[in-house]
Amino acid sequence: MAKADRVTRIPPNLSCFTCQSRERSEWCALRNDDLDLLNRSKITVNYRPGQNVYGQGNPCSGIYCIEEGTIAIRRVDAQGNSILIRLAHAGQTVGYRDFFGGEGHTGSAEALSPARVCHVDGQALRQMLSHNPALGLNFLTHLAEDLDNAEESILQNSALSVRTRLVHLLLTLKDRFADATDDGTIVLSLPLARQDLAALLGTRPETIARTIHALETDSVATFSGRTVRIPDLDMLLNEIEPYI
Amino acid sequence: MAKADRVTRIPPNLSCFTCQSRERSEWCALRNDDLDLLNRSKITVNYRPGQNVYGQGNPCSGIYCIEEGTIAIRRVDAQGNSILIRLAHAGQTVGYRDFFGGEGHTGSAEALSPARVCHVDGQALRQMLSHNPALGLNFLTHLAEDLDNAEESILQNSALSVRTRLVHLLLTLKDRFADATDDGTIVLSLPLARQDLAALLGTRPETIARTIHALETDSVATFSGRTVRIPDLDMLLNEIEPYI
DNA sequence: CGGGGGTTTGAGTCCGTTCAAAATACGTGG
DNA sequence: CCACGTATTTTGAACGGACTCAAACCCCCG
Repeated sequence: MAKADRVTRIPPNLSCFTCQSRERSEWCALRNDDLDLLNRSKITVNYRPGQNVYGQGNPCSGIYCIEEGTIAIRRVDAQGNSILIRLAHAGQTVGYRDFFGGEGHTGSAEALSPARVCHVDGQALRQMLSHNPALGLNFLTHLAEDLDNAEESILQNSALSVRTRLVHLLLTLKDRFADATDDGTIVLSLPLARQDLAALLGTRPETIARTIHALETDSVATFSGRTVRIPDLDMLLNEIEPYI
Repeated sequence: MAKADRVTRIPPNLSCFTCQSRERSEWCALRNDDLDLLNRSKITVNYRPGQNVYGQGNPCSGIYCIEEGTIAIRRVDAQGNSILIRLAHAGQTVGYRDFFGGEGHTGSAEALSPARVCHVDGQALRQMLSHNPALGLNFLTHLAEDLDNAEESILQNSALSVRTRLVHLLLTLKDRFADATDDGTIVLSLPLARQDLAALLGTRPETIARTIHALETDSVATFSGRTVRIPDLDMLLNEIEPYI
């Protein structure tokens, strides 16, 4: 069925040895044999926007390195409420939490932009972990950061308004999606639909629309499609000034 | 100053070798030399209810094993909003997330009941981790669970009412704090004040009081002080039936 | 040109918050 | 053991932010 036309398998010519992201990722702990094992036990796949890298509830067969693109990790509850847990970008790894949790994927991973993702086989990963403590420690560090972020979200969601949280989010997204700026204006080209912004803040699309409208009224930011224009960064910063 | 009367240091007669909790904790990966190192590099301290095991922002000098009692992990933001991230019980370890994150303690740990806690020195821990991959993997598993729980909380906080979340919480607490029950009634003796219940759900004490009142009106549960009586478990389960 | 999903807008409602005051529980010292 | 001062909890009233439901709108794509 559809697997063949849903994704594009890449011949294994892309080597972990020369991967630009490796030195900045968990895998920097690997040398020689382990690196070779990593290289042999990975499969690289191309995804188009909207395609799923894995689905919630699926068994977890390994972890995924993002070589290019942006991936959204979503989580759906029993009533169908969906939130966007986090965004992951080139050089980052996803699915490792589920791998270590050992209960299958607790969320789904969807490509938001065209993406190239390497799947690392769980068996091989286990082997590397078993005799390379530094690799495990690297994952521990990442997991600790993720947990920190998750707790920060819990705190923000219960204490801050949607408007404040949206401004926070824009500030975060700025670091990754800001385009070159000729005048002082900052321009963001986001891979996110309104629904995604809503899911990221744990609110509804209608509320996002209203909040965006309010920000535009106050000339804090203007939205057109997935492009956000921030004429004056200071105004944005003033929004959250009491909350730093 | 007060340190001496705030806590009670225990002579090192309590051995990790004979610790009841060890086999059910991360430390089950340790053998011989490592176990001996653990035993030598720990300090055991008694805490009274309300005392802090560590404070938010403090440098992280190691991790803490709870030998007895219940510990609350709290987190405060810039405006002073405080939430209770999680409860930790005998046999569990706290502070390891902060240890691996490497930026000091992201929250505070407070004894809710009389507690005995072993502090494991970070230097020794690093040593054990460096040559015992299984220990790191055990921490990874725990961290993965914590992250799963945190994300579950995010989802629940944005989708479920306070009443539903409180019922959820009671059901969770039941597993640990249910007393023996002569008739069908379930009795919980919680170490939690109303404020703690509120902080645990990310809401206000007033809202908790009102919600409790509503539950009592509907004969789902009765609260008196820190004791909760659940006359009919099915009624409690019916509350969350649509949300399983 | 006609779907169709996503987005926006409107109106109304509800849940939870805020602020304030009263009531209760708690610990301490006399 | 009781009285007192303090902290916590409860109750009330009013407000407000976000949600729901519904309709209109828009834009993209076929």
